[in-house]
Parts: sequence; C-alpha cells; structure tokens
Amino acid sequence: MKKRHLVTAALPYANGPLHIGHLAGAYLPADIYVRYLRLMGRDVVFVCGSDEHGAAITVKARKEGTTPRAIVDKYHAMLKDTFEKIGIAFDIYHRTSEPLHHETSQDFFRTLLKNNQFEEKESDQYFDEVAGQFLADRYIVGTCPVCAHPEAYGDQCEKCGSTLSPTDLINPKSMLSGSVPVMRPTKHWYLRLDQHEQWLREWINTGRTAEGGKQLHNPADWKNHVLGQCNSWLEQGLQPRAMTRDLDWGVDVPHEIPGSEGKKLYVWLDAPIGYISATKQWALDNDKDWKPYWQNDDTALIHFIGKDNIVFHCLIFPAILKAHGEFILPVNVPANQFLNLEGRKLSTSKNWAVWVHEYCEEFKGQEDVLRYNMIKKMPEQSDSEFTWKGFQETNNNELVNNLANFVNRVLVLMHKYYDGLVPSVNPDQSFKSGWDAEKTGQYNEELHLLHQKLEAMGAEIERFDFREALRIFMEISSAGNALLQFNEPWKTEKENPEMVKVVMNLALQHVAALSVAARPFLPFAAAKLRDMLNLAPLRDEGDLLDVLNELVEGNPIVLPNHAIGQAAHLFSRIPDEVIQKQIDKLTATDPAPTTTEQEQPNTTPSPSKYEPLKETIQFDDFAKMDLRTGTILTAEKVEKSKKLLKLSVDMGFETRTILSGIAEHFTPEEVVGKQVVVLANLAPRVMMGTESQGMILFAEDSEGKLGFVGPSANGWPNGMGVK
RNA sequence: GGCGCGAUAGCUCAGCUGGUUAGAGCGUGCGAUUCAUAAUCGCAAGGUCGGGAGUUCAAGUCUCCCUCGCGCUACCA
Repeated sequence: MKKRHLVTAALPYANGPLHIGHLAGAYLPADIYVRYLRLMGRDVVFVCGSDEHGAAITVKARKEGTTPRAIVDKYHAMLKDTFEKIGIAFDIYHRTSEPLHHETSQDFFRTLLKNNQFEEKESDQYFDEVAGQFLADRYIVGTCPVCAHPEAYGDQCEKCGSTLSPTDLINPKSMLSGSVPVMRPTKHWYLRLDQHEQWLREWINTGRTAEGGKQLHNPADWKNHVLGQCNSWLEQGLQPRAMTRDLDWGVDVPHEIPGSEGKKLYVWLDAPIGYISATKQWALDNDKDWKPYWQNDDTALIHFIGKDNIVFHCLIFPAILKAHGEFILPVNVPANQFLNLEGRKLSTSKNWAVWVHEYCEEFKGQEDVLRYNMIKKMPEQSDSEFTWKGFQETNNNELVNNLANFVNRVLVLMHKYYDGLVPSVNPDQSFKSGWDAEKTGQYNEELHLLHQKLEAMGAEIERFDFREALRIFMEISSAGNALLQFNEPWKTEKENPEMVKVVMNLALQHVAALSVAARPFLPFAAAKLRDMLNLAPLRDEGDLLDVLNELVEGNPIVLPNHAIGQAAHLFSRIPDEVIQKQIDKLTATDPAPTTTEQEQPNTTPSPSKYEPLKETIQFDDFAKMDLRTGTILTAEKVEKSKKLLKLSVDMGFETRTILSGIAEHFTPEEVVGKQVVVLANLAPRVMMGTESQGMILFAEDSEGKLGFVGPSANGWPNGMGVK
C-alpha cells in the first residue's frame, strides 16, 4: 500500500441541491473509503468543493434575476451544509470561485502552453451581434430537433435529455439580446489529446505509461465499465479538445497571453484542477505541504465519480497532469453506475429525486439510515434502485431488528447481571460459539475470529466493494445475536454463572468492535455506541488498527471492570405512514404515471404540466409561416439514425422529402397515409446526407408523446393553407 | 447508427483466469426461544443463470447472432 492517499470526490455543480444519486454514486463511497483509511492510521487527505463556473450558472442567474455570484454562494453554502449533515467528512470543501483556484488553474494553463501542449485553432461559433459577444452553448435557445421543445439549450434539451450542439437548434436565438446569432470565427486553445493517445492506451491497459516502465496500477483492480469506456474512446481515436471557451463567468485565460480577451478556461481544466486548489488550501489551513500529495509517487490518488465522468477522469485529466509534467496519475477511478428511484431515472428537472437536504430535515437523527440504504443499493457494477419501501424494510429488519436489538440486549443483560461492570472471565471456560452452533467456543479464539472478520471487512473496503464490506459488518452483529441465542444466558445464569460471564464479556467485545467498525458506514451510530459503552470517542487516528492489534493476539478490547453506560435504542422503527408520506410527496411533484398506470387516460393534467406561454408575437410574425396540409406517402428509417424518419409528403402541388425526428415514436408503417400539417416555407436543411424540405407539426403531451395534427375531415385536399 | 457496460432465486445483488449438487442478504414457510424495539436463532422451499446457435470431455463463466436497460458518441428541422 502507498504511503499516503489523496482522495477526491467529483465537484458538484453549484446550481442545484444534492440528491441521493450523487450520494450513492461518489460521495458516500469516497467517505467510507477515507474514514476507513483514517481508522487504519493512514495518511489521507479527502478533498472536494463546489464547481461554480460555466454558462449554466449565468443562465440560472439571468432567469432568477440575480447574479452568478449570488447563485453560487447560495448553492455552495447549501451543498457544504448538506455534506456536513449527512456525515461526509471532507478534509476540505473548497470552491472554484476562490482566488487561489483561479491562480492555480491559470498557472496550469501557462505551464501547458510553455510545454507546447496546445494548438490554437479557429472555429465558427455563434456570435450575438447586438450584444457584441460569442455565445456559450447555454446562451443559445431554440427548438429541440428531437422533441420540438421550444426552449432547448445549445448543449442540451432539458425536456428530452438529448445532447445537442448549437447548430442543431431550430430557430436559434441568443439569450442575451434575443437576436438571431450569426456564425463567426473564434480562436481557442486545444489540448493535443491525440499526442497523448499512445501512452494513455498503454497506461489504462497495463498500468505503465511506457513498455517496461514502472507499474503504476493494476488494471485488474479497475472496474470493467471503466476500462470499457476508456478503450471505447481510445479506439475511436482522441481528438484535440478545446480548453478555453468564450464565456463570461469563469477563470480568465491569463491576461499576458495574446488573444486572451474574453476567453475563459473550459470546465475540462477548471474543474479537475479544483482538486489541486482544494488540496493547497487544506495545506495552508493545516500548515502542511500539498506537493507530496500530488507529485510524489508514494501517493495513491483516487477519484470517486459517477459513470458519466469516466472519460474525463481517466483520459483527459490524466493527459493534463502528464502534460504538465510534475504530477502523478490516479491509481484507480472507482466510478459507480447510476441509482434509479422507484423504477425511474433520477431527474433534477422533473423533480424526480430524493433531496438530501430535505431528507436531513425530515429524518433528523436518521442520517445513518439513508447511508446504510445507499450502501446496500450502491450501484457498484450496474445501475441499482432505491425504493422507499425497501428503505423502510432495510431499516426495520436490519438496523433495528438485528443491529440495534443486539446492542440493546447485550447492554440490558450486562446491567441486569453485573450492574454494568464488564465481568472478568476464565479463558478456559467453554461455551457455544456464535459462529457455529456445533462448535465449542474458547474466549481468546473467538476474539481472534472477530479479528478475521474485521480484517476481511477492511479488505473489501480496500477493493471498493462496499456492499460486501457492509455485509461482513452485519455478520458480526448476527454472530453476536447467535452467541446469545445458543448459550441462553437468561436460562443458564443461575446454574452456570462462569459460562455466562464469558459469553456476556464476549458479546460486549462484539459490540465494542462494532462501535469502531461502524464508523465508515454509520458514523453517527458509531459515536452513539461509543457513548453507550462509555468508551472514548474515536479519533480517526488508527482506532481500528489498535483494535485489530489486540484482537489478533486474542486480547479483549474492553477490559474487565470497565463500567458501561445506559442502554438506548440505536435505531428506531419507521412506520408505514412516514414512508407513505414520502411516496406521496414524490408522486405529487411529478404526476407521471408508472408503467402499469400508463394505460389509464389522463384527462386532468395538473397545472405544473403546462409549459409557460411564450412571449407575445405580432400577426406579421405568424403570417410569415406558410402552413400547408399534406399527406405522408412513404416513410423509411434513415440509416445510421436513431431518431429520423425519411418521409415523402404529397403537398398537392409537389411531393417533398421531409426528415422528421419521430422514429422513436412511430414506425414507418404507422405514419404512411396520415394527413399532416407542414411548415412549408422553412429553409431546407441537409441531415444525414438528405435534404429536408419542411417540418411536420405534432402535438406533444407532458410525457413527450406525439400526436398527429391535421384536418379533422378525411380527404381534405393537400397543399391547402392552414390559418 | 457506432462503441461500451449490464441482464443470475419473489426483491436487491455476489459469482476471479471455464471444472464437484449455482451463492448471500432481505422476504416467504416450518420449528426453537423469550434477555431484547412482537426482536432473535435454526431448518426449508424458490433459479432450464435474458433468448438462440457454436467451441469444449466440461460454459452463468469463451465466440457469434438477437432482445431489453443504461452510458458515451454521431451532419438527426
């Protein structure tokens, strides 16, 4: 194992609160890993912070009539508070708007420039002639080519989730001035990723940056989907990537560099360097040196992220680090897959989520219950699912019935029989082992078994299998329950008090071991347990290592005559009403039916389903559109396209070829013969090698389902106007 | 469309380089027990390992094709 660890968790974007998907994907696994390392006495720094730049934040500020600064201040404070409440124990939670970060990333940029890592390239970008500036993708709105949502952004449609590029938008408009943007050439700095392809391929697949080079990591330890995603990119060939953008909210390209006016560092540089700035700030605050953590190959650098971030952390950021020349590469990037909620994908825009700050309000004192559930459902190898019902069952059956109940019965019996003083034991006294009813137990040997379990648990954490680690943790509680069950102190106390002393002492050692081992998973419960046992609070400085060192010798971790505290309930049952309330809340904010309900006609949509009205236009604006009736004659799927159908439409006076993005809604057979309304004077556009000569109108419901729009009477003549 | 990852008991998931009757937790059924938040402990039932073909003495595990889910990507009005 390396001498020291630097652990990062993906920087959350400061334009919204944290939901359980974020938690299960990156922050909780990172936190467990780090807490474990601290318990083992390792040198570890855990950094994170808010990602506060980019156009999405300025857009949000504009919408809400405030400043980007106000937006990031609000969400930074909120995120920081949420992390604290749910027990994510960063060493520092930084933010990219700090001057230190600006300096750090600008220095990085200078070094890359000096090292000839950039090429300057001109490309055409949308430019707002009224506002006199280039437009970030987010600053351009238009109609989504996929779902016809009229307010899609240049990079993404929030309605249907499609990834877009600004040139895809129909009727693009600048959000700054409302004018129609024009294409204009602009210059940017591109990182020569193509020059890094060779060693990246070698590094990803062999753990060495060059043949015969030093072994930096073992690819067998990396997750399948991580390697697969990387190789998929490598095989397609890496292209130079722009590292700067025409933005107005971000880190300036250093001013001394010619052509830097109006240019900001793109998120590719800005965000990951945030890890480094955060480490620097931590070092300043704690009178430490940040450099060994980033520049010494004794350090294990580990990035915890979600699967959408794989390429960024496994290819682009490593390329940046290597291009700089003085930095180490990550030894692992244990990316998780996605967590679904009640059968559907989490969606911020559709408010289909469990918000962590709300959970912390509504379930005060039950932070660990959420953590436990997140671990059980952690999407380590494939997507997983959170349900409120499962949340309740897990809490009641495992945390209350097994763990909390075990702790409670031990403490109650200890007080009953020994007034809360740990009894001394005769190590030769035999009893039934809690691990196997058939086996005769021996005190020191049983303590040694406890050691083995804790060690196995740690090994699983080290290989990022947190669910398995948690299972082993619970095994210790189950074995404790079994120990009591097999030996029945409540029956045997009178006839065989010596045996009961050993059993109760041993049961207490289980509880004590759990009070330490729980720390990575259930930090609040761990603290409560320490208190109940009247043991010193954990210091995060090798407490588990100390326990292991005693147990491996067969020694107890709580000595005879230690006075324990009063028993209290570690976890409480969650009743049906509480769960039902959460389910109601979820379905109230998003009335979308589940799959089984989808058949039901939904005639009374709630007000929230309606899109806001667009701004008022004049009659002249409407009159510009030439709408005509037409009939679809033929339809076929466009090759290599998922969404397009190629249609020929009888317009009466002529037959037109029109491409329409409806292949995911209708089969070609379904649409042939349908009478439709066509926007006939729309400028033609070539897509997938075919020119589209118009646009077909569809009605869309709140689910994104499409319906034909046409004259209600059959046999209406084609080519007629629609007014 | 291309590429990647996944599809295993009612539910949530493990199954490393192919090799004995395919595992765990939860749920279910039966039994034991009462110190404990009607908790606990034991036993049992439950799977043609998404579908099809192939390689092999032997395939959940390798190859090919197909279906479905998710992600990345693409000139998609």
